[in-house]
Amino acid sequence: MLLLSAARALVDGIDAGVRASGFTGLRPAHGYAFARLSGAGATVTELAEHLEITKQAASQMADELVQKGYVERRPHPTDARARLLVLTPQGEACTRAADAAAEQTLRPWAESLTPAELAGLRAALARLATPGRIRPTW
Amino acid sequence: MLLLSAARALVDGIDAGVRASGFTGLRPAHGYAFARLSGAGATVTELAEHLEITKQAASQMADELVQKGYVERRPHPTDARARLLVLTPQGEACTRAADAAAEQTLRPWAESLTPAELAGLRAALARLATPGRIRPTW
DNA sequence: AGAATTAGTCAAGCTGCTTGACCAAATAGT
DNA sequence: ACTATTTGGTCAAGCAGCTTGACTAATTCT
Repeated sequence: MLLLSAARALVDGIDAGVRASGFTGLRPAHGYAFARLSGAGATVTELAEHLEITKQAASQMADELVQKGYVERRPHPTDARARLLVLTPQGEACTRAADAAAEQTLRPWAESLTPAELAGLRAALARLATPGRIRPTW
Repeated sequence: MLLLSAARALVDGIDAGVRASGFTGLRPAHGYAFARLSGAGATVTELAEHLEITKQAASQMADELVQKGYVERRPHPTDARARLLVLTPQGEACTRAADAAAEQTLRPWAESLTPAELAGLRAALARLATPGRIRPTW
């Protein structure tokens, strides 16, 4: 229960921080999309797999993010069917704001632990966590 | 990120365990309703506040749980407007199954820590967690 | 007693997701 | 090389879970 509540607090903190930085019209779910698109970008299909939703839903979300100026559709360099989704500068700024908000939310918590405790906790969480499956989806 | 992933793993574990115990037609969100109803029960309004949804949505969820045999509507002992939602024996069995599944999911994790580490972790999570706000909702 | 509040439901509507059908590009099978 | 299958993406329709809005009945306030 504590674990779930803490996760909720983190999400709320990130969401509030992003909103406070002036990025509007974003739901927490978008953060998981940003995480996948950040860097080299991804296709709609890859995004769908990452979010564990259908291609249609992922495409729809991409439309929304494009329309809001966070994402850009580019032709795929090697596959003429596919289109590469890439973060715009605004999208990247938003991910930086989200990272900062997460860091800020966790700061008082991290400070209350010794580095050794923190490392142990991190390792313990890593053991329980299923890699990739980040979004709670319920 | 690890925190979110671990929370997801826990929810998945509980959901799978409950399903494996033969309780069908339940979504993880129902677990949070059960947690509130367990014990003395609650009114629709109290359930709505706990889940942070509207009374209408809570009432609808209650209908669904009644229809599936997990919850019962009783007249409220002191307020003739209100109706008390109470878990049926099947509903209580389900919460026990959920508790067991949670315990089982966390077992390998708890075993890898010393009791002192576990206590420290619990305290740290409690400091970050916002009381009551359990459901991530995104 | 009358006014305002509170518990709950009915109805309609929206949003984010799903399934199903389809086209165009790429890959595999001979 | 040329068909056959697979793969990336979109269009369309539908569904589930939630919302806002309007209302009734019981309760509480003054």
